[in-house]
Amino acid sequence: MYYAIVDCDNCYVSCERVFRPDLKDKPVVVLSNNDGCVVARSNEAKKLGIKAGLPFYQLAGLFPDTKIAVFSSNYELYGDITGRVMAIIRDAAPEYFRYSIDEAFCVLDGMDHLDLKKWGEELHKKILKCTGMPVSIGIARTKTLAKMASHFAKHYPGYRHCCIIDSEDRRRKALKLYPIEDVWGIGWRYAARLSAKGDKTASDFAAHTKEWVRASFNIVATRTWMELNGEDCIPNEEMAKKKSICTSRSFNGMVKDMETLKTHVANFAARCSEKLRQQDSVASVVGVFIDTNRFREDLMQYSKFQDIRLLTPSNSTQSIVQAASKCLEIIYKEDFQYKRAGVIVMGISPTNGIQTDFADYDAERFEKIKRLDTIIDKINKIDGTETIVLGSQQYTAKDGKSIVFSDAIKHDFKSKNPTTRWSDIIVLK
DNA sequence: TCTGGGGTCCTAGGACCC
DNA sequence: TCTGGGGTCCTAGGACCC
Repeated sequence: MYYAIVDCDNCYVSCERVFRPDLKDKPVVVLSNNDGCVVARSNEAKKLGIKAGLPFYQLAGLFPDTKIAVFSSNYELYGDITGRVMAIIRDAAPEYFRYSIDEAFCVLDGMDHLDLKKWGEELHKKILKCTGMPVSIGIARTKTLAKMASHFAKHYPGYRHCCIIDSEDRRRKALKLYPIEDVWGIGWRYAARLSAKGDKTASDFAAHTKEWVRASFNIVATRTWMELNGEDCIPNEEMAKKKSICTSRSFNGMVKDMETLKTHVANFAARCSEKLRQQDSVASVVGVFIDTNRFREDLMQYSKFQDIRLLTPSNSTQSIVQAASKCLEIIYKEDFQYKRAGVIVMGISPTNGIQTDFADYDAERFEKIKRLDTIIDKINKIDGTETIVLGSQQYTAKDGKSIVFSDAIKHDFKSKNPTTRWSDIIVLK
């Protein structure tokens, strides 16, 4: 039995290029929220030496003579395009699970007799043709080896976007060519420790005894070692279900006053409840954290987290916002300048089978709130996010008008949403 | 002025109980 | 007074991923 990993190439950049074919072969970067720093780069941008995480304000200074296309992040667009990619993968594989916004693992059960290399090449072609997204595919007997294969597929055109490790000989060769720091599961700290011991490649690491790895690191690194040696031991379920959902942002500038902070937190809480409803689940714990600016060593630092348990697990915007607001009141302190805040919902379970707290439960009210949330979700889906928000989610702008969250954050280079918003569809004449 | 966001798991140590 | 060991639960911190 084999696994395949399908990985979108430079995902956000490729999404932007779908509607900007003129940017093919040009340096392109996508920025984080508030246009803070670089989070995605085209191959050309990588070649220039633009590092991931580079603060945007330093970019122009570092490359004064180079034309670089810059986009603010547009998660609505990326979510829509990658969703289409996933739909094609679902049809092509007997079983699959999404691992991140731009990756999916396929379990190729019952396909050993097929030409899997060809299967991968065809899948790449189909995804590119139907969505415009280029992907790299790696196939092997373990997930860690499949990840390794996908790197080879990405970096060597000879593989035609799909690399398969299907023999002992190929496995050994691949391990020898693969730098230790690129192994899935070996981060920079472990890589530094191994490197200091003389381990330069995946092959060096795989050559240790299992006992040595267990004693030197932990159970997780030991599993990586086993996977590199061909033993499939990362269970599929481990990647399936989410146990917490978080919405957090850094602010554009600092926030001191409780009112603004509360409005931000209300927005994050509302997003969390939307995400819960999307996956048809409820949460039993709501938490809030607030942070000052860690880069400003000259200022007083404060960072705190607080959570509370809901009487009845819920996904209603109203109750999650209310709970988050309570948490904030507990941890908020005056005299600090806040840079970041977030809402986390935990204790997630499916919507059906909610254990209701008897004293708290009012069937009629419960149904009303549910209907209201459903309708608001529908409207926001058709007419764009934040068409309808709670009063507590609205900010007062300088001119006294009410504005919503997405207008309160900086995104000077944002593309349109022709695949998700009616008003952004380009009409051909 | 500006320096991301969203997740998971493991481990060690403390509190508390018997 | 001193000294014990085992079990469980919780938390903080550290590591990893994209």
